[in-house]
Amino acid sequence: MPFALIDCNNFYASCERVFDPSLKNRPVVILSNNDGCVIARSAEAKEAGVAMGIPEFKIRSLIRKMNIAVRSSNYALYGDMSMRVMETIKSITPDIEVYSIDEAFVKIPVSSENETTNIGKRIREAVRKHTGIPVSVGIASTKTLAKIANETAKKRSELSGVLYLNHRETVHDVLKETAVGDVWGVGKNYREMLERQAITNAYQLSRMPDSWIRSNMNVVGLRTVWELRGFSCLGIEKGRDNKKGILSSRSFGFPVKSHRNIIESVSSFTTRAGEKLRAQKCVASAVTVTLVTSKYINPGQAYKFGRSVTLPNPTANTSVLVKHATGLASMLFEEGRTYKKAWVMLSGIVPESEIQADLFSGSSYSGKEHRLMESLDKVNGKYGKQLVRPASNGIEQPWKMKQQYLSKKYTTSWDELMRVRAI
DNA sequence: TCTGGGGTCCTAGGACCC
DNA sequence: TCTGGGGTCCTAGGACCC
Repeated sequence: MPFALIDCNNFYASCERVFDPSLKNRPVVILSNNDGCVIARSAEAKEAGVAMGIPEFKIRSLIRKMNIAVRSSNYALYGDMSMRVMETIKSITPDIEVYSIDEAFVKIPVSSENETTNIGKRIREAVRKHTGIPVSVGIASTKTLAKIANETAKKRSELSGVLYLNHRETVHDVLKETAVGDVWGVGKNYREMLERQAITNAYQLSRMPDSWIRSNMNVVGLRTVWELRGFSCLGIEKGRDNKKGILSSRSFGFPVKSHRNIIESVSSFTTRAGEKLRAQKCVASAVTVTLVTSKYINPGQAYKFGRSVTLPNPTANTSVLVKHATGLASMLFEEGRTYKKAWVMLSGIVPESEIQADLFSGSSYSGKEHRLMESLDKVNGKYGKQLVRPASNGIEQPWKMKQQYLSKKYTTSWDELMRVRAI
């Protein structure tokens, strides 16, 4: 049974276009949180020479010259559009793994070659019709090959967005045209290592002996190579298990030097992490706080300062988490440093139902705390994020990130629905 | 001046246990 | 004087993904 990978084309840019048709045929870029660097580009923006990941300040003149539209990232909008795309796919092929916000793997029930390609076409048309988002579909015998088929479908316009990579010779031809660094699972470091061995395309990689791959790229690399050869090693993963670590972090909107702002932001990120933790009905046993200064000012010098604490009792109580996190932040804080960012990470995550009561202190995450947190989440769910929050999070929160070019929450907020006028 | 925010898995090495 | 071997757990670090 072949795998298909459905991938939204330039997803964030496409989402912005659905609700703002003036962006059609115009180069569009989406900036990261804090409007720092480019994380998505329309096809026109790619052609105009905007590189992925480039800082916004480096392309200001290009933005003016090419009349590029700029948007801050609007995750409320993209998340909601993603859900609609996934629901549409599921209605055609229910055996689905939602791999990321803009990609899904599905299993295609066995049938003739023509029928398989047709399912791909049907998915593409349905998603376009229901959501306005263009997608490409790559189909092959393994997930890694389906990824490559998808890339090829995107590149070759004559395929109109769907490619079933089926026959052995075709697979080999496509692998020969695929740069080794474009293989799923080969990042920058492996690419450089492979190129030093004169392995430059996916076909060459697929012909390397197992033992060599095993010792140079470990078992993960070996799976990749087998998948390139057509042996499926990775299946559809449904409903991923709970997260093993929960991270909440943001860059600051301006360089932070004061102890107070550090404490406020760490307190606020911890609150957010606590919400995520409770959303998956878990408790955490450890908290790590990291304060980050600029790595560009003194290259080579330490710029991250982190510290962890193991909690006496695993908990999901925001107050307890905040107390420990801000304690760590105070220890890490040093007068005179200029901070750019802070992280709060919760780890040692276990389901609420598996907490062992502490025989001696009797102070594990109790029923009372649990009910308090539940009410808190309910109120915030109803009246807006963090309406009720620890005072230590601060009121004005001057360190908050910048989002200068934010579009509206067209699909998730009654106040920001699109207005349509008949003429 | 200005450089994202999440995650995953694997490996090596140390501590500790019997 | 001799100084094992097998196992687990934890952490740090490195690779990768979108």
